Amino acid sequence: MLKLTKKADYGLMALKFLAEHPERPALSAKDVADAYGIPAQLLAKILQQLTRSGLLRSTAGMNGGYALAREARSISAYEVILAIDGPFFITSCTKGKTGCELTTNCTIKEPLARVNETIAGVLKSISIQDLAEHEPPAARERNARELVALKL
Amino acid sequence: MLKLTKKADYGLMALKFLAEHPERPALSAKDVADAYGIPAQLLAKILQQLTRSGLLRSTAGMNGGYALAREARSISAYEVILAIDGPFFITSCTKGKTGCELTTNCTIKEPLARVNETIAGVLKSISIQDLAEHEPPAARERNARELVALKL
DNA sequence: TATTCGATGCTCAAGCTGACCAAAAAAGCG
DNA sequence: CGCTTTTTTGGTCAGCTTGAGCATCGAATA
Repeated sequence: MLKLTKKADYGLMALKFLAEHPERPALSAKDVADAYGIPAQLLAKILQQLTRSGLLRSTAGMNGGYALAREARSISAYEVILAIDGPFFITSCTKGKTGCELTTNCTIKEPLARVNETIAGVLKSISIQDLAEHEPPAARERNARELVALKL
Repeated sequence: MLKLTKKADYGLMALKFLAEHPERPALSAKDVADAYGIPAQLLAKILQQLTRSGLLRSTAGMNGGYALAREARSISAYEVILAIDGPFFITSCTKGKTGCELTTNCTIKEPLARVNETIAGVLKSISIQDLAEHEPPAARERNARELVALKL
């Protein structure tokens, strides 16, 4: 449980792949799919979604494909997951502003909401560039600082 | 996405409820279900699972029911979720020791695995007692320390 | 013995995954 | 200039896994 969907996984892989090949002006969905052995049709749809969200820039036609719309350093894993799977919440009943309509005290939400913020904070502190590099020491320190700053 | 199941939610609610009523020797599944308005049959199954995992102690027969097997302070949210939903992993392909069989470099797993550890650490640092108390300031500090100790 | 409660198995619905197909767009070539 | 190729875009649909919920049987105590 608590795992993110395959779509989000594929999306992160694709962005990582794009970040690793900055020399290419654009990579097609098929290129990425072949590189990782993931279903091409599904990946195409994911990339479209990321394009609509403004994370990617698409070029149709020959030698077209997808490219990062921004710097790899400035795109966080949080944005990617958010664009693909929508807003996530730890608690299953945190929908909109209505909150939990369970009768009396659903007080477990309050501590879990803080867990939710923590996860979001961690994901925000991880950039696509961090994924492209292996074992990024800079990211570690940044994450630790970020977490403390969250005042969890 | 990334939300824990209703079962885990219900389980946490039930344990919280039990922790809030230490004067009662045992509370039936129906009592808890009525208190929160959750399906009784489903909750019963969850409580049975928690009993098998050793988190609860059950008493059959009249005036029977469930009680915490240990102190509320010593039961973490992590244990509850683990008992109900099994081991969770952020990455969808982290199954067993085989790891990711996707062709070449599935290097996004490594940073995400660290996120996974962080989440587990946060959940481990939250006890049932913390859920029962509202706005626990002690838990906050403990969490922050725990996170830094994780060396994320 | 009878009531209360826990344990087990089963069915239904929903979301996710993955694939197929057709259409539009843009670049290259004759 | 028009045709072809490559690639994005959009829609639809079947298969499957998983979770949610229900009904029934079994066990223990008064």
